[in-house]
Amino acid sequence: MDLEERFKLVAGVGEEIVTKVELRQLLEEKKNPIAYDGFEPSGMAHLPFGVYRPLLLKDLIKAGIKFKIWLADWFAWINNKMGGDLDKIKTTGEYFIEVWKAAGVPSDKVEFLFASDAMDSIEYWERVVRIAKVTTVARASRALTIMGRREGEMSEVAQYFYPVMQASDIFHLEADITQLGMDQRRANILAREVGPKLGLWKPVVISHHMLINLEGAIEPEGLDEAGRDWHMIQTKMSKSKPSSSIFVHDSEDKIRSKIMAAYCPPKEVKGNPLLDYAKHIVFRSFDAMKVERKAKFGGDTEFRKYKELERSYIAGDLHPLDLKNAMTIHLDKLVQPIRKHFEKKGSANSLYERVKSYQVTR
RNA sequence: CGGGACGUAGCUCAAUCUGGCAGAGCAAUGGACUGUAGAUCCAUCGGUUGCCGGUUCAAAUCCGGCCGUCCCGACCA
Repeated sequence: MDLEERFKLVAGVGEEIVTKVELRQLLEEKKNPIAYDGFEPSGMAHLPFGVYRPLLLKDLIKAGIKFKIWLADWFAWINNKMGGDLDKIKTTGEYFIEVWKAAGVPSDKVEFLFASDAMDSIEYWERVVRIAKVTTVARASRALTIMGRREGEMSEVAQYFYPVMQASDIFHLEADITQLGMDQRRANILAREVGPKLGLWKPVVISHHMLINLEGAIEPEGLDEAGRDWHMIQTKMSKSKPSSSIFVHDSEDKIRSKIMAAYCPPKEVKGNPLLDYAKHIVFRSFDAMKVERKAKFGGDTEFRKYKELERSYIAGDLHPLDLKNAMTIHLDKLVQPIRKHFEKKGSANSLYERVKSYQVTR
């Protein structure tokens, strides 16, 4: 595969890339650069995690990227997920790995690592202190949005460790690329700032799109950058809001009823969750999207590209209800293999039942 | 260590001073209107008032204890 093709694949997963020039250079220099994404093990797997993340991963692997999955159990602990119970968090981490395997992530091409296994490393903590020493409190505070919490929820000193530790992870994992969601960009940018100060490298930051929740995302006018960031975090599909998220364990009926209740104004693209999933999930997975509808509503049709679908929707040729019906079928098709994997009696099922029994805390 | 404020519905809060049916907004649910949703009307649901004890005919309210949360403690303002 030539450089241009690899660049296209890798750049294609990013909504924002800092910077494209550096990315091209990196791909030129290294055949198998290391990229990573980190997850706080908490809650049940939803579309962004179980379906979207693996789709992006497929392209990265194709381009020769060596990918590391960082199961950030200590971070979930700091962030008071799962009631701050590290044992529950670790079990949830095991469940996460199982979800990915069920989603078809090749376990020989991806490395799964638990943060807790690195926490007895003196080098790790030395780097944390060194990063902390070149980071002001104000700078760290600005990065705290990565934890997805409101100001009033940020009162523990441990929470200030979080961004500094996350920056340290990047160097611990020897990541050339940080490939996390847009909500995590501030920690990654922090790593770019401190890297050179510590005689380390500047990772290329490739941030992927955040899928919006079923309630939609109407952005208020006149937000500044911080306001837009916060709005994006507020309106992303979140595991802690079950009614506005689709999970990989949801039955087809459940998916249908959730989609039926979803925000979907006619002819409107902005903040429309169904077009969002169509663009980022369906057209990444299928060559075309079929829409079945009665003859009086125009009869069956098919879209080969997202842009075609969008044009038709804006023009009012595609009715929201027909879009919803088609999306139900397509999303169910993607969720089904994962759902079935966990329904079969066995170790995956008992792991799932165990995590399900845990009380979900945001 | 010392001082202060607070704890009421899923969330934000009112009622506490002066004891007398525990309430509002938002959220949720259901209907009307829509070939979806939203918006808008209409309706419904929602509570061990942090816990234990005391006073009283009567306690969210007063008293005691416990648990929990938050703020303050050089100077300036």
